[in-house]
Formats: sequence, structure tokens, C-alpha cells
Amino acid sequence: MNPITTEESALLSLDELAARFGAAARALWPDADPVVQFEPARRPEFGDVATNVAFGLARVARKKPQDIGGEIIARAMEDDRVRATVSQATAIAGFINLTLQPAFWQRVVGDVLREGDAYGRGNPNRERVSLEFGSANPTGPLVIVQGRTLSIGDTLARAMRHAGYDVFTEWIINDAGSQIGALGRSVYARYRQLFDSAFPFPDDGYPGDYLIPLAESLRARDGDRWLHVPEAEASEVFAGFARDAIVAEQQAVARRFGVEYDLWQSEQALHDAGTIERGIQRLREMGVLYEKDGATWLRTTDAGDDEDRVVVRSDGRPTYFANDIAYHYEKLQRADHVIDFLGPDHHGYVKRLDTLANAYGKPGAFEVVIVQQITLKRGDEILSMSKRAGQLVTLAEVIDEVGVDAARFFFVMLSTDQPLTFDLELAKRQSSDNPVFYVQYGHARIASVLRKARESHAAQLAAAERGEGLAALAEPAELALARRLAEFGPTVAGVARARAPHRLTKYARDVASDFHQFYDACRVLGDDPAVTTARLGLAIATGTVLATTLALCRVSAPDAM
RNA sequence: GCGGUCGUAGCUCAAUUGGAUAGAGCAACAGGCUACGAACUUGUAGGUUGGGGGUUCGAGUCCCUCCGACCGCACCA
Repeated sequence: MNPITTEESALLSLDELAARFGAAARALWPDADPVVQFEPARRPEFGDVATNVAFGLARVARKKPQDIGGEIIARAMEDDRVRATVSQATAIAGFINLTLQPAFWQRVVGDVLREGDAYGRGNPNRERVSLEFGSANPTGPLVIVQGRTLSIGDTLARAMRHAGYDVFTEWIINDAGSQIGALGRSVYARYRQLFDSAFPFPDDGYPGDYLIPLAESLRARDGDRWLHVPEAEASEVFAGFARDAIVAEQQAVARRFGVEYDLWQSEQALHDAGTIERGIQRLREMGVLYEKDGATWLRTTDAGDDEDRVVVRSDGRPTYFANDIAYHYEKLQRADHVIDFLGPDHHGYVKRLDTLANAYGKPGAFEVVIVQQITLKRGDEILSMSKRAGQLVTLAEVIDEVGVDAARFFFVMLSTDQPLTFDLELAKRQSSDNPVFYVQYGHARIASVLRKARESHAAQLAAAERGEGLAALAEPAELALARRLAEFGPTVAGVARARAPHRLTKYARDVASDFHQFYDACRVLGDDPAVTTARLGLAIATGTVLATTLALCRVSAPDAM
């Protein structure tokens, strides 16, 4: 067991510390309602953690933040347990800066050793969240843009689960629209071309080569019998065949990329089950639809849209938006909050979904995260990524070239609202200095030290695994690393709250950097058993946090490389 | 024309959502291994955050206005 000393038990947690500083502030200015939250200090000289609460009180207190900070500190430090936790408290430029006792950071390391990969997990918060990301038309292979969306969506899902959310991930297969018809005609043309290379390819077809193997397998299965069947009939059969094959391929690539969905929702299945009809009927009963020019419209201008949107065409067929109405209602049955990851060409959807959320009596329930486009380059040449143009760089090719780890790390590294220029020529060359290797190297280095310790310092290693002897951690590099480990939980919570998975890769790099600096400054396996035990404990804890962080990104944490 | 997103070091990107002297990696230059992995590390240099105005104790972040890039503006999906 982990021995708890009296000194450790007197220590406050960061939350408790914030509560007591908040109480001190309220005691001084009862009219204000100050909220104290400690964050890592901006610069090491300032201390370990800081709060800007004094700025918010300046107006009510009619004093300078600097003076307010001093008064709060004086008041808070009257508390015995605050004094036991804080070694130094100063007001600098209005900020309250605290330096905490080494025991505070030593306890963090012990927490990691005890909790393992559950470290940093948030309390279940009962909020059910639906995440839809990656969804594509089943008309071709997944392309590089989907690699970005898959990485971001899946990492956010993992981070939100770790933070305590109840997450449901889904993908919509757009297999009900006119594009399926074009797919069928395209495969039909490829089939005919196997017998007569002069057979014309449809103008609205999908010109890539990837449909040819599908035509070939149709010929292998059925021979030439479709030559004697009317095109419309054959195309419909081919469309279903191609749809199934392409979806299966998309699922295989997603799985290879480490992404598993809770639901692959076929749009056609929603039609077949009458879900679309019921969705329209529901809105009609709510009275938010109106008829004009023979069509049925939804008043999306109420939510600020440019114009109202057609739900049912004048010929009686529902639009794509009608599908989304029904599908999003479905999502709302299994989640309190629904997040869609969309490309920048779909930002017009935000207003429509707002309208729906209002109609369903859950304003704000639908949230759209726009993932900016990728511009693909090969050297100086800018490549089009349109399936129509038939010029494809598939996700599978990128995985083949740089590997899942490098691809996923690279794609989550960027914030979602940052457009990205991806140079294929650079991708391969850069693979050796991709930041993912820096992080993985840190993990491998730790594993190497632990392997060595098993030979030379077995007793200390066993003690370290039990979380003993951490009180010997005192060097600046040791405490800096421990401080970083303490940021893991708040970082994951922030990733979930701000839908900002890129902070996870930033954090991984920071942990690795702090470890490399620690490793450079402090020899782990030395002559002093007490120091060796403490440093082994810190190394084990760092390895755990690093592996957990990488796991949230679905990047491997190798023991050797 | 209307609307949306974006513009940060030579390059690729951060900046905890309004906080302290705007930070990392790559590239450049100068150092550090006869002990645990040098795929590492220490330092130097690099900026009027596209321009201008405004809001306030405080702006890369919010508002206005120009400039530039991308994307939308369907009874397509």
C-alpha cells in the first residue's frame, strides 16, 4: 500500500486550495462573487500556479488588483492547511502566484502510480454526446481529408470518454441520393467497357479507376448476362453491389486507422423504415412548416438563415435536408448533445440545425465543428482532391506511406479551424522528424531504463512500483516533470470542453520534453538507493501518462524503436 | 454582390477562449556523451500577430473598416 504520512494528509488539493482562496476573497468583499481557479503559472519565476481573480474584483473593491491580491493572500494564509500546502505566495502584477510544497508534487506522482491508466479520468457527468464524423458518400475510397476528420473525431471521442462523457460515435452512409444512381451508371459503363472499350462513360459518372475492379468482379460472377438487360435495371443492381463493396472498404480502412464506430447508419435504411416521413410529419404537427409553390418549407430564417429551406419538393420527394431532419431527431433520442464534424463547404448547415434544435425544444443541442480543408501539394503542384476529377490520394495510400501513428498524430496536431497544406513529397521525407517520434522516443527511453533497472536495481524498482520514497524528489527538473503530469486531467477536460483534440498532442510533446530534460539533468540508476527509487517512480509515472495520452490519440507507445 | 472561415518568426503550427515579457518544432549559427538510448540536450538569432481605428485596468483573441486567401449562396447531396 501507499503509505500516507501526516504531512501528506495535511496537503490540500488544487481545488481545495482554490475554494479556500475563494472563501478568503468573499470574506473580504461579500458583494462580489469571485471564482478562483488556479492554472499553471505562465513563467517558472512566478511560481507553480496562478489565478487572476484579483482583476475581476478590482471594480467592486475599487482598488488595484495588485493590492487586492496581497489582501487575499494574507487572509488565505491564516489557514493552517493552506500554509501546509503553499511554500510561497506572492502578488505579481495583479496575479496571485503560489509555489507549492514539493510534497504536493510528490503526491501527484504517487497518484499516477496508484491509478495507472485511469489517472486523469473525470467523474461520469451523465452528459450523453453523439459524435458524427468522417461520413462520406459511398461512391469512392476514403481520401486524405477524411484522414484528418477521422483522427480528430476519434481522438475527441476518446478524450471525452476519459473526461467522463457518455459518448456515442456514428457515421452516416449517404446511400439514398442521386449520387447512387450516378455510381450505378458508372459501374455499368465500366462493365460494358470490359467488352467494348469504346463504350461511353457518363458525364456525371465517377471517373476514377477504382470502379474497374468492381466491374471485373461482376463479370467474374455473372459473365456477360448484364449485356442483355436494360441499362436502368442493370445499373440499379450494380449500384447496390458497388455501394456494399465501397462501404465495406471504407469500414476496413477506418478500422485499420484505429477508428471503430458505434453505428454505421444507412440513409436508405431510414427511408425504408419510414423515419423520414415521420420526421416531416413531426415538424408539420409542430407548425413550423409552410407550403409555397407546391413545396414544403422550413422557416430557417428564424435562426438567421439567408432563406427558408425546402423540405419536400413540389413533386413530393423529400430533399436531403429532410433526411437530416429525421436523422438528427434520431440522434437526439440517444444523446443530450449532438456534434457534427463537417467540412468548410457545409458551414451553411449551422443555421438549419439551430432551427431544428429550437423546434425540438432543445436550443443549442446541435453543434457543428468545421474541420478546415486540406490543400494537397506534390512539390509545387497543387492537386485537386475531387472525386469527380478522378484524381485521388486515398487515406489508405497515406497510411501505407507514413504509417498510422505518424498520420494520426500529424492530423490531430493542428487545430480544426486551421487550414492545412499537406505536401506529399514532404510527408515521406518528414517522417523521420515527425514530432510523434520525439514523443515515442521518450516512452521507449523510459522502457529502456526500466529494463535496465530490472537487472541492476531490482529492489528499488519494486519499491518504486509501490509508490515508495517519492519524498526524495526535489530537483527542479524532477518537480517540473511532476507538475506537468498534474496537468493531464485538466488538459483532457479542456480538450473535451473546447473540442480541441490538438491540445493532446501538444501536451504529449511537453511531457516528452520535460522528461528528456529530467533525464539529461538527473541520473536515474545511481548509487543512492533512495534517489534511485524516487526517480524510478517518476519515470514509471511519466511512462504511464505518456502512454495514456498517446492512447487517446490512438498512437502506439513503443518500448523500443 | 451577400454570407462564413482564416491571416501569428524564413517554413509548419501553439497561445488554457479577454490576462503577465506572443511560445514550440523544422531550417541557421555556437556548445554538450569513456555511466541509464545523442531519435537527446544547452544557448544565440528570428515578430509592429496582414494594415488602420475602436471597446477597457489589459486585445493575437471582442466590435468596425480596408487588404488578401479559401469556401458557401439549389425544389444537388
